[in-house]
Amino acid sequence: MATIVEVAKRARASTGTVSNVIRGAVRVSPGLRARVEAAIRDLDFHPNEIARSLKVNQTYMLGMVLPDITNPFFPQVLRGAEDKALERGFLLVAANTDEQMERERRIVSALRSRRVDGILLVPTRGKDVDHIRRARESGIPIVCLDRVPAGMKIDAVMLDNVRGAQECVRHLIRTGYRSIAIITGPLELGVARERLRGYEAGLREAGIEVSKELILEGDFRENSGYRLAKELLLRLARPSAILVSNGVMALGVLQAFEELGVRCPEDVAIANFDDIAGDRSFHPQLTVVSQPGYEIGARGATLLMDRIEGKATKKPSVVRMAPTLIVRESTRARVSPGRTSLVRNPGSVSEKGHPQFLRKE
Amino acid sequence: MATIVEVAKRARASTGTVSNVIRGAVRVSPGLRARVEAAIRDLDFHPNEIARSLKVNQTYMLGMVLPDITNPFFPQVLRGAEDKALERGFLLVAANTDEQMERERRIVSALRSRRVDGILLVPTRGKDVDHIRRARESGIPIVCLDRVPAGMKIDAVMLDNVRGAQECVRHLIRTGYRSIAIITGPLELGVARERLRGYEAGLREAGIEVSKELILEGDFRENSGYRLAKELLLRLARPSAILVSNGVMALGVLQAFEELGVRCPEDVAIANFDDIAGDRSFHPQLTVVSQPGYEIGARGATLLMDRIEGKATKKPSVVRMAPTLIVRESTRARVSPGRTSLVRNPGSVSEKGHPQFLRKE
DNA sequence: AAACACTATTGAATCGCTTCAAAGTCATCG
DNA sequence: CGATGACTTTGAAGCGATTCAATAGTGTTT
Repeated sequence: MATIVEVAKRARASTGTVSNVIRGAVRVSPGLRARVEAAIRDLDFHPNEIARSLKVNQTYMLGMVLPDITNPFFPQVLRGAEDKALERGFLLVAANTDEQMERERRIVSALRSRRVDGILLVPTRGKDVDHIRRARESGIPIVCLDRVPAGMKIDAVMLDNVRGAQECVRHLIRTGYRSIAIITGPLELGVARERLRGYEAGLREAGIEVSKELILEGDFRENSGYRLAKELLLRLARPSAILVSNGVMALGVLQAFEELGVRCPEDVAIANFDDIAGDRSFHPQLTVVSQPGYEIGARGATLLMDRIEGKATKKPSVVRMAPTLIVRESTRARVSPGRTSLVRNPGSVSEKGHPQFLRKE
Repeated sequence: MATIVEVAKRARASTGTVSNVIRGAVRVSPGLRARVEAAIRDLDFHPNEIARSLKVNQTYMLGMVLPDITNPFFPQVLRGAEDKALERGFLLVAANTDEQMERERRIVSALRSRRVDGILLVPTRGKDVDHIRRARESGIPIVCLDRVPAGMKIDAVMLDNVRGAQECVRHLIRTGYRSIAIITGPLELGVARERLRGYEAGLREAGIEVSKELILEGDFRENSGYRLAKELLLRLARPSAILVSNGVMALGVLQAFEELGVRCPEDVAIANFDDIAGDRSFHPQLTVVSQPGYEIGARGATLLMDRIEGKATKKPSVVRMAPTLIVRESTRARVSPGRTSLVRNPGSVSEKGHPQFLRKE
């Protein structure tokens, strides 16, 4: 692949001039500029960004570290980040941690070696955050997405989880449900605790007392949803609704419903975080607290690049994104068992549902 | 961030020795090695991979260019590629083209500038493949995934589309369907043509003649599925089954069914490419030709890295991956309208379906 | 024509590694 | 004891850009 020296030679110019033409910062006379541009075209010259990076100490690459791109929430985050990055000339190095600390450590280390200009990180659970601390000390800006590492003051863009859960509970109560259970995520995770907090707040504001019995701790994986839902459904006193703290567990919950022949929402209602199947063919259509994945990624990338370019305030900023409650049939009102209209929530959280088509039964 | 010179100074060694310790290629006496390692630890030294890349002319980065990571097929491909890449010390630079040629060109150019060692490419449709040709001429290995650019001899890993469609049609016929329509992808795309070819072969081998009326050309997007399905369903002579050439269009097809009150599979059966919702809550559960996304990514990455390391045969190799036919309820046999068991296909293509739970109706 | 003020262009030094010829060490042997 | 040979270790050159002090070129003014 051609180098700047070859281009310079062919254009009868110096390497400095070629560089000036490429970067466009310094004025170059039209004639020379034309010669250089011709040479670049003729040689299909692509400036060696590696050499440039070494010299200017900037790579225009961002690391994107996430648990598993296969989880449908993260592609959106990635897209949001990438679109913003591309606009400003950055490329994304993406890597999956599989929620394994060791893998996260290796990846962060590799990214540091490769001198990415900054890292977008969805931290793995665990209190071992030393590699993150060290990376920051070395001067790499890091913006956390969706979660924050245990006990760390750091830039982050995340969902307003408390609000999401609270609005959801509020909707359930208004729709007529009172005995509402929650399947939480692992409570060592901030997200999980926040959602629980919102759930409790939602109950309290309606004057319903929070019962330990109705709080079951899951681990954000399908199987725990399945297991805990089964436990709930087999009780003598079944709750009338279940709030599930993420989408994957909701799948497990649905399976439990099927196996036990429990109908949703006729017997027990379901609402969950994450819009796991935002199309009309999912059955039953789930009422969900949806996260604006794209925006989270976009905001995160923007914040990160601002930091890189030094044009952001000094202290860590935590951005809380508004959740969207999407009301669908899994929390239909029980009062009139016939065809029902959506219960509209006039609160600040917007609601939108796909049009409800007639279902043949 | 510390450099190798600082490490050398602190360890009272030369830069050459430090390099030897890091790379482990040359023997270093235990004492010195220990000093160097201590210095590395103390300084939290991460060798500047950029400088190394410049010198050794290798970056250990692979480009991964795909249309849209938001399409649930691609995250799997990415994972497959990443896992293999990480094993061999490579990182992935991921970028989405949104099926826009211009964006693909920009991305490929950016990747070349950044001197990635190779590119995994899901090419955008279109006959303008000059940037790909030039990239290859410049010496960058490229492996195409899922598709191949128009009229190009190039390494590729893709689905055996003909076989997938053929096996699917065979299954439909065996289950009792005869009047089978197909909604194809854009026929300028090889994938789309191959699936059509398989469909035709499947009909012919059963002695059913191929009718132009039953072949509708879509564009792989949801709306075309919707539109074409509607057209089919409103005909006087409805087909009894529809083969949909990808998952996104299938969503549109389902919407048409709902709107027109057509039941699946009672009125018309559906089968499609891509396992868009591989869980039990999708309604109706779709019979699909599933692509091994993870394996496609993994094989692609392996092939690419073999090329990079020069340990692959010279001529372009096209790997065809076997599709998996997953039989679910959208193609249930119509013979006995009551509860039916799955029709098992003893052919070479494996079938697996999720257990069928009782559906309350 | 000389002096001056610009602007345009040049080219050597530099970024942080790797590499390899050359120099240094050390035990062994004649 | 000096020579030999087998390892170790050193340090300068070079990868391909950018940058900036120095130089060349151009036009204006006196």
